Amino acid sequence: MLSLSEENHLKSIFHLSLNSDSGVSTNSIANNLNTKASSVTEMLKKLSEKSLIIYIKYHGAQLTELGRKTALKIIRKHRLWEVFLVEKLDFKWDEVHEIAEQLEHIQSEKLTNKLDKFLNFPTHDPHGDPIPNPAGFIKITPKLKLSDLGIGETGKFVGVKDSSSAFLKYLDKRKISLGCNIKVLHQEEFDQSLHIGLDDTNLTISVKSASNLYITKI
Amino acid sequence: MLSLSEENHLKSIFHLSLNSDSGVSTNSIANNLNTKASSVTEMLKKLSEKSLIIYIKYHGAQLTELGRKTALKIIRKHRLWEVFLVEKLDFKWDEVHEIAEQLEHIQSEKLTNKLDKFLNFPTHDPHGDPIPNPAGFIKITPKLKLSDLGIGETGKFVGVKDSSSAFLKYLDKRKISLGCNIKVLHQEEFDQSLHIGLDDTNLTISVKSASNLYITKI
DNA sequence: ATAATAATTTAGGCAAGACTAAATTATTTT
DNA sequence: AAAATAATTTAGTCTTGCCTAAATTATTAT
Repeated sequence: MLSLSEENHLKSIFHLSLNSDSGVSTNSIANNLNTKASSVTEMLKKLSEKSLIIYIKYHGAQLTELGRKTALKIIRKHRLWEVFLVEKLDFKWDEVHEIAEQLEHIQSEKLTNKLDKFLNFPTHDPHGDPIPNPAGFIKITPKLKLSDLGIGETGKFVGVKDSSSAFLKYLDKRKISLGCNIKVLHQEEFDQSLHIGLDDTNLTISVKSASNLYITKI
Repeated sequence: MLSLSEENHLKSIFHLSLNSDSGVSTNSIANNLNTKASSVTEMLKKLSEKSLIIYIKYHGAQLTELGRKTALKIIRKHRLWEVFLVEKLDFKWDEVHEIAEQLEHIQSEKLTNKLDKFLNFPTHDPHGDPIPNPAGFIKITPKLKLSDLGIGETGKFVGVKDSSSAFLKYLDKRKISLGCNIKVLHQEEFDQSLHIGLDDTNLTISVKSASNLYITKI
């Protein structure tokens, strides 16, 4: 059984390795977990001992197959709990992360699977992220951003890249919610901001926001 | 904020003090938490520093008002989660304790209160124990045991004293479930075992079992 | 290619929470 | 009431997970 800290390091390595093909650096993990590099180094040695990562001194860490499955099982719990909090307890999608960070460490496969069933086997969490299956399997689909669309194209909003509370609240305010269709109408020359069509209304969003919205082309 | 260990010690002191008016002994806590007396001593000092208990060397510990409220807030969470596990996730009443032991430490008042609402403000957990209110208030009612009833008297089964999995499964097997009415028909001379009437059926249970069943007279 | 800089690891400490063994205090027995 | 026993505390260690500062290795700039 893994400690809380071990689980958090694994998760962090998983998330960070999505954005880079090579090993995950010590500093990036430290930064991600709000600890110091020296603390991370020690943990990497430990996780390596347990065959959860491949760790090469001065060259960062990579998850082994076991480590990846382990991380995904934690992420599965996190995302299921998020669905529970939003769907059943009426939390807003910007409020659930911290609580799910605690709940993801609860140990009981039976609980996780019963929760899954109770929620009707959801495929995605409230932010559009896919939920791994009980074995820790997940289908990674390459993600398209709204900013990748050309003028005149339409996409369905399926997830957020940055799920900070601030950004989620911003989306709420603009009434941009998961599942809605967005058409790119026009792009401003001077700041690249996008005019988009959403249901009957039009609005303008910055490139920064547009590159935080995952969409699938329609 | 309290550590996991601090919370567990507080809870333990609360439970143990129900059976004794004076201070709770170091050994009994150690025994209850599966640790050693010396470890408990250190923790008692710490809890005392934090004004959660009154600790007098060699004379055990007693909860302060603050300590009592704090313990009851943890117990509130424990019992609410137990209700959730049984009512919503279809766990059996003998399976929920260990999982609730983990869930009771999740920190979020908002979560606890939303859970309470989702469950429709239950007053008792699956074992018949009362659920404290958000402020950590609980009405302690003196508990009558089935073994306290006289011949011919009838009681409603409202709770268990020993909620070990073994005892709960035993009750399941006998179809003795919370809320049912039990009439004391006869008591054997040689071993004090009780013949009881339950719905249409009669059965015999030991004094030991009878003294583990809480009832209210009808 | 070497010097400067950045990243990482090592060394040495610290706090929390647990333990064992020894010392101290309480309680019980005679 | 003293002796024996039991309960509790103290002293000293250990592990985990974190830290700072110094040393080492990698990377970047010149």
